[in-house]
Amino acid sequence: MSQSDTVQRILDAAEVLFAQKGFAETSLRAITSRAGVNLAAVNYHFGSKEALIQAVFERYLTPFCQALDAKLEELEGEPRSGGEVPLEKLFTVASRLALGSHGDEPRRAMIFFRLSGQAYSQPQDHLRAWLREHYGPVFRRFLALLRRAVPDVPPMELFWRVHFSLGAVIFTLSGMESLQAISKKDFNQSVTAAHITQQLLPFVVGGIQG
Amino acid sequence: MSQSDTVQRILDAAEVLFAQKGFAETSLRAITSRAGVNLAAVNYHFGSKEALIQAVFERYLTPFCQALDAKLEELEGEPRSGGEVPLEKLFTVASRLALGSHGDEPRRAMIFFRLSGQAYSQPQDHLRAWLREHYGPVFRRFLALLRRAVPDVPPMELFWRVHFSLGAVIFTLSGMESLQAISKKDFNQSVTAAHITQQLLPFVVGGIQG
DNA sequence: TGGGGCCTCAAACGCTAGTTTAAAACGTCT
DNA sequence: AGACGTTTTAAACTAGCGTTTGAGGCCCCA
Repeated sequence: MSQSDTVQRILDAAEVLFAQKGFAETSLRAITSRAGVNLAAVNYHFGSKEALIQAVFERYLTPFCQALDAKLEELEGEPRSGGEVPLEKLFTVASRLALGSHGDEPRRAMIFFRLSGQAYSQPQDHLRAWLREHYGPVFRRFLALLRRAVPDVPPMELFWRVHFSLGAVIFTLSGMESLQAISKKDFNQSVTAAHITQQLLPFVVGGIQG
Repeated sequence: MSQSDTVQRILDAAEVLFAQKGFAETSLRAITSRAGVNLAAVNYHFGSKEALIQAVFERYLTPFCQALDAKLEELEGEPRSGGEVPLEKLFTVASRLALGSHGDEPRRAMIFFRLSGQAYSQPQDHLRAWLREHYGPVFRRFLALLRRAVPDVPPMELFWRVHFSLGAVIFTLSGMESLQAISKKDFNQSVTAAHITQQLLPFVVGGIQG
């Protein structure tokens, strides 16, 4: 086992288990057992369970936010006939990066959306505060572009609509397993993350424009 | 203390604490302590913590769903020029019942939305399954009326859009405390549940119609 | 070869959780 | 008043949690 392969194995196991069962309901013993490492390894390498949770988010979010930031900068730089970056473009860019920026299958994206949903429904906001602190700037940059894309929507209303959209996205994707079952039963059609995004996009765009 | 006043006191305390801190993070000791009853009372009256959680939902949902069902039946019965019950009407009815059917302040509604958010983000679906089993019929009745209100939206797309809307509602209202703080800071304007609903309605109606 | 960092390991610690127990208190009948 | 079913009580129990410990293994460099 190479130097701190252990760290990656723990992160892999934690990612899946947290998504499956939640933070509080997933024990370090379950994680280390799945990872095939010793129980004490978590506290040795990460310091605490809380720090492990943050590390899981960090491993996913940092590349994504860097990619998004770069892409937004690129969009801002482009000279554009007709003024600002259109609304659809902003969301397609973000969703494409979220689904495919990691090379591997979008299964990881689904896992991560489940994690996000749990991060946001988690009552104590240590995690939310940490996320805001670390990844707030990219979010604000995105929001600024959004504001310029729909200048006729009052800021206050835009603020709310963005949160409604966020809710629709996270809630839906974090509950995808149950929804898959229902959808299969009612419409005899299985569902992929890409498929949902396709349905989601017009809903969000329409909702934001009002 | 009259016969099983205890039960109500436990339910009151559990409702608030579950909403504040989540199911897993709220101990029976915290609940019974707040309720001013003995620890063993929960297991005596409800059998288990899981059963207590269900009882909390039951106390809120049963009156609400009965009221909604009655109201929907009334709407179905009304002769109506121009065909079906309009979309806005359906949502205003539902939201008014959710916010005000309990006589007391809409604070309880907010509490309950937080609970719903946690029920849906909870990974194991014991609770979701139980909710579906007990309150599925009303939901399906609502959905049927919805389908007739927007006959031009394909059922598959409507299915997804309803879930998107549900996500927007639950996610937003369950995270209201944090959102209140942000909103107050950015717009110097405090927020009520009624206010959010007012913003939510056009978003949902627009999103569903596409 | 032997010492020193980095890592792993089994075991234990302290704590809190949900649940159970058995005795005590209560209220309601005859 | 006394007996009986219901409810409350304090205390204990079992189980699992996150974390800590100290001994041991590993590898690289002197």
